[in-house]
Amino acid sequence: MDVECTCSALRMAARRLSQAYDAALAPEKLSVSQYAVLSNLAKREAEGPPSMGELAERLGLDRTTLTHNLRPLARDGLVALVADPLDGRSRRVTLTPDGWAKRRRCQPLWRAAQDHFDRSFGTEPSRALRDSLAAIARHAEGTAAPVPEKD
Amino acid sequence: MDVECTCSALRMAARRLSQAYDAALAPEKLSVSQYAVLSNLAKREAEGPPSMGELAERLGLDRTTLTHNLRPLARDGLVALVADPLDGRSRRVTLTPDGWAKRRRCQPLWRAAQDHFDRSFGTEPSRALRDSLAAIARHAEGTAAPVPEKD
DNA sequence: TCGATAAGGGTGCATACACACCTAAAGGCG
DNA sequence: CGCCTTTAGGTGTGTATGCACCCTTATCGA
Repeated sequence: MDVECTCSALRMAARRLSQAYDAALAPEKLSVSQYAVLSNLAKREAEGPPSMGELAERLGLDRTTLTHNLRPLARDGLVALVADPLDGRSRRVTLTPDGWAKRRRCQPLWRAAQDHFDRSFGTEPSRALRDSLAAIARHAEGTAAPVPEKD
Repeated sequence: MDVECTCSALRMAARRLSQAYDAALAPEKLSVSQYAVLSNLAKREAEGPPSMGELAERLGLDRTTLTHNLRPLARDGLVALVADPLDGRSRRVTLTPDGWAKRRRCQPLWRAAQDHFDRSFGTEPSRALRDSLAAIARHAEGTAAPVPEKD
């Protein structure tokens, strides 16, 4: 694996690790991607239900990707989209009771996967890695589009 | 971005960085994922055309994912699948002349993206990151499936 | 030689992801 | 108030990804 492309290395690692986490969450038939949505909504419940745009921002997802990703979750009754009474354009995303229950059941499964990774990779290196990855996600934010430059 | 899930952090970083690399490759209408395929085939040409399974292994991809991913490349005439004369089951993947040309045109675009990343993240940290990611990809290899355990 | 098993691949399906483009509602201004 | 611009989202399309399941060809033992 003499991958010299950082992006490809990142994608490869993400694929592999996703498979491990997905396997851990398999008993609840939830993907790590879906777990991330439920978990984010749960952890930041105190701030009130986020709009689509806010949630997409938090998850580092394209706004339209979130629209697509929420479809199976809404179909299964884990999340619900409610119209904002103050802004007819905005739709706020909430966890349903089933969504809360699912998240509670999945958390130990996720924890097991995370612990398993930390044990083999090292807890401290793992934390450092997350920091690096967060920095990349934050920094590459505007890198893709070199500013439209209208006129 | 207080992501505590290593897998989600990895996926998020991969999404963002992919957007940056994709933007760099946009003039040639090639994704970084597709570039990785062409580049891998080109760099290891001396070993002779790999079978589907071998190439999937190299790329850290599921075998069936590679089947799907090769479709647009084959459609556009960048790669070709040739039957193995010694094994009727095996199909070997080769770069076509167009594939070679495309790879040559894309290389400087990829290089620019990689250099841009290295400048902001640091060349040495970048190399260390690739090593860590390669280790994760290699190690998480069998983690997902805990061995079938037949009977 | 033949039948069972293993190995190499492909298909169908569902989710994940983002871009181009569209719609509708909100805000601002004459 | 009516018009224009901005803003929040959705849709359609195409690639990316992997699992369950299927087919075909090798391989090997009786």
